[in-house]
Amino acid sequence: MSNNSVFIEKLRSSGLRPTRQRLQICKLLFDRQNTFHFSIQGLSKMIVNQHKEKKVSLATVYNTINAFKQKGYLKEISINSDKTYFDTNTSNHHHFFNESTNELIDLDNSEVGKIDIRKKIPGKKINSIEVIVKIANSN
Amino acid sequence: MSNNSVFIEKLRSSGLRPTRQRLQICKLLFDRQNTFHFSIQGLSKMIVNQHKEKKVSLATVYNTINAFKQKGYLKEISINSDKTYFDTNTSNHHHFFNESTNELIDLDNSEVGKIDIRKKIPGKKINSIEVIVKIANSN
DNA sequence: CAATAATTTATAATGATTCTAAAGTAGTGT
DNA sequence: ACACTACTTTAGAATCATTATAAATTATTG
Repeated sequence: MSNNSVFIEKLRSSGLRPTRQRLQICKLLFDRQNTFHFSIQGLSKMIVNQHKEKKVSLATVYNTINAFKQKGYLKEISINSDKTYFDTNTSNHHHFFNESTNELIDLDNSEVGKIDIRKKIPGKKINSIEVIVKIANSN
Repeated sequence: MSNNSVFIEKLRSSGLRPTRQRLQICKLLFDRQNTFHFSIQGLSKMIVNQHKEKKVSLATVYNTINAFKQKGYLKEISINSDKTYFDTNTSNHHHFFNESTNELIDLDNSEVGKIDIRKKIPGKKINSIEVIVKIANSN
């Protein structure tokens, strides 16, 4: 059980007041050993499953996650059109996507060789480089 | 003006009968010098703008594009959650995404150094490796 | 503790995509 | 050319994710 003040600070720095609902979301997202991937729907189900506290409306989940995303406390991962995933691992890294199971697996920056982009676009700078490695059962 | 028989074959091999609507879509997609990126909504507007022939319903556009995607005549590109793009360039390549303008630019395979994935997932094989380079104005 | 501004919530609105069922069209055999 | 069958098209309905709304609730500040 990590310190609430960490979460309160995370919320404040994202421009949000700490409320029961937002703190519950923080606990689910950040009070854990390993980073993880989730969808809004999945996160919402996790909240319902806890059912220790009262429910949190979908709108609040969206608002909170979007604020965290903007602040950089969460990363959005786009794999295919039909699902939006978020990642509590905000470090510079990439992903495997298992097309058989729709599962995401982290691919550390150190596990990918330097990516050499040889084409320059005049007047533009590179914001980020994202690699998605799609995998499937090898039979 | 390219030969219709090419389009008819493309449709047939995708499991679709050649119809006026589908041929019109083929012309827009494949009867051009350079490959290009489009969204369903954008393609639909292109069809309306031609207004030489009768309109094509959205459902037909979706059906046809999905069949081409499955057959591999089109590639789907996932950049962010709110837009699905397609690419008539089905060769192995990557993309720049201009976050200021929401514009996609091809990044040829030859313009990216070899991508070295050092992590192996047991029992899985790599289907594809996709690189997205997000760019913006460099001020 | 009261006043104010932010928040939560259920529900409505929106937008993309898929489904449906009736009307239209292509392919096949004659 | 004709008719039959199966596939298509279409408008509109249905669905799903996400965002907007507006009234009731709650946090903050003095």
